[in-house]
Amino acid sequence: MGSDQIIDRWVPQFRKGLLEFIILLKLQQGAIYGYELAVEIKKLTSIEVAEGTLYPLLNRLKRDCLVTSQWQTAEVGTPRKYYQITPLGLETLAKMKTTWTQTHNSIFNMVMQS
Amino acid sequence: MGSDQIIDRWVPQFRKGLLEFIILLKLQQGAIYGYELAVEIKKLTSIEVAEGTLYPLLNRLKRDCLVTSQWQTAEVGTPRKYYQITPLGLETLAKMKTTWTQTHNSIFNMVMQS
DNA sequence: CCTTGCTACCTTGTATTGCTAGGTATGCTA
DNA sequence: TAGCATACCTAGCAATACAAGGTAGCAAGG
Repeated sequence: MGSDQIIDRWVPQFRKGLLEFIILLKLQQGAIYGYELAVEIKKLTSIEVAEGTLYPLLNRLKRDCLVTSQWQTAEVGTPRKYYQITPLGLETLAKMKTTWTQTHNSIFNMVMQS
Repeated sequence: MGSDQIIDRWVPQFRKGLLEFIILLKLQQGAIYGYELAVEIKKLTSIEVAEGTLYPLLNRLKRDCLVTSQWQTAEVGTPRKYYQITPLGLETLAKMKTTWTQTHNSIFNMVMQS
């Protein structure tokens, strides 16, 4: 097996957990609906989020009260469900930022030593 | 549920995949045995790797030919299984570094905007 | 001598979760 | 009116982190 196949299997694992972090970061900048979120994440991070990943994840965040959502209907177009970050979500996001920064620094040091 | 509990559940998810990366980074610096690897990872990154996580993961890396291993017995002490990184492992590690760097940059930009 | 604790390896079973593959529905455009 | 894009959702599969438990060697203290 070549390293490309190995990487293809590794990348989704690498993203696990990271996705929650990225979604909360994006939500911090304002309310957004699911489909647009996937497009934005792809644009910002080159990460393609499958819808089968995104919607269950958003529901998990909602279950844990990190986000809220409500339907928004317009005269034209299909209804959209907009998500907002909650105070608990902001608090959690702050801790994630700390964890992320610490882990990055550790790994960065290891990368530099090589 | 408080944000601390949420973080406690998030951190293991966040580490997924990252662990493989960290192990390969460490192996790049020289051969090492499992138990010492866990101690080193904790020292370097504050990540406590359970043995039930580490040994299956090392076997996965071996199955995929990213590392090799051999037993080393001494006159005293229990035998140790030393792991070395392979050329394929080094190749894979290089690609992981690229992915890591790109993802970090994207996230860093999002963190900065907030 | 024998219990405790540390080193050092391993396996089984459970819970979580990303993703594939499918479904529903609306509206625009050729 | 057919095709495509938008927009939401779910069921089931596969991968995997971890808790819990097991084996074994060795050192120190009672």
